[in-house]
Amino acid sequence: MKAHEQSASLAAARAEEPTFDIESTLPYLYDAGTGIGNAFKADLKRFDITLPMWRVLACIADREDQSVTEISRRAGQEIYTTSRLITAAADAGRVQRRAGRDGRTLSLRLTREGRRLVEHLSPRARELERSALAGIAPAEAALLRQLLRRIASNVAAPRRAPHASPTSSEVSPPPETAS
Amino acid sequence: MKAHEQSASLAAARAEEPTFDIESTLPYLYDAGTGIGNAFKADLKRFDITLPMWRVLACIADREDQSVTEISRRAGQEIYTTSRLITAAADAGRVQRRAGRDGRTLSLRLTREGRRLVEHLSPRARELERSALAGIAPAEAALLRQLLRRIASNVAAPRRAPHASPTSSEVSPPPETAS
DNA sequence: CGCCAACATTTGCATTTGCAAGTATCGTGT
DNA sequence: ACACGATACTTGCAAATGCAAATGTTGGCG
Repeated sequence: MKAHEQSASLAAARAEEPTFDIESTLPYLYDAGTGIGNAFKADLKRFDITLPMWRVLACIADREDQSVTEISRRAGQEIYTTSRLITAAADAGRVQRRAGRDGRTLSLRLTREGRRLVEHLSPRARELERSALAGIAPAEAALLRQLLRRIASNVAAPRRAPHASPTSSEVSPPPETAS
Repeated sequence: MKAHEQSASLAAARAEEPTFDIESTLPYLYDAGTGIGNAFKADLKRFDITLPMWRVLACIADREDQSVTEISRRAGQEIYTTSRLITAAADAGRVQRRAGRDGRTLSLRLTREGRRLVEHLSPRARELERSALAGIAPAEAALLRQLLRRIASNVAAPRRAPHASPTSSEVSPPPETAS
């Protein structure tokens, strides 16, 4: 945790055992992420839905009449995955698919049943978040969000610019419920 | 670039549009995690390996003669997934599987070829980490690690105790290289 | 208009994953 | 020594995923 950050390691170019950077951060991210996913799985399974499905439903619940592409982007999933999830959700009577204003886009919204599901699960999602953040001060959580957003934008496939937001600026607090 | 934001909440039990929790943190975690995964995928695909495979190889590289179970735990993957990945890696001549001291455990290590692969990819992993953390001060990164570890332990399936480590203690840094 | 590249969504097929059930080995109690 | 519950790993099968290639629509342009 001192100053040098990631200078070490790789001196191992000649050693037999690759040396691993003790300062490595990414694995922690992985662990935290999968941990949360696993923790939520149990709740989701009670409704026979997967985590990707939950994300899609939550996104659709957030605002009406979005398209598959929009949901895909916001749920952080490939469009074909999203397409299939939505098809499945529609077959299950949880999502209503009708034509958007553009003949090729769809306009999505939850059915009564879908809404019921989301409303049932949301408290659990919040509770999960609360327990995940136990022992973390609000200010720390805020910083965490900021750092994570920075990371996400740093690694995002650059459409135009690599990244931009200054380290300590707030942009727009994109909400959501759970992993 | 920043395309997330979502959630469903339901205090909205009465309103039409759900109310959103501005404090939501978990989705950021998801976005950062998948972003990193996607960013690394391209490099990995050049060697025809997946991210889970990379994690397994990196774990095996880290220390010799671990068992499937140990690798599984450290790579954060189910044991059957790990088993299959190791089988595949062995078939590809990258991992050597021999009997451990216990007749039922395996003792794993990389072959020369496997080591070559890991050594080739490690710099990329480090570079990815560096770019992911661009614009984040070392002290912030340290706090980030701490928070992520706290979250991971908070949500970990409790074998005995929910969590334990004091917020600011160092335990043992589970090594590895990337996401 | 008519052609065509761009866009939105879906789908076929090969691979990967998850779950549950298997096989094999060990350790302990009696 | 033997029965039996843990432990370590593997696998069959069904479902989920990734990728590339459809399919269906639109908007622009000559």
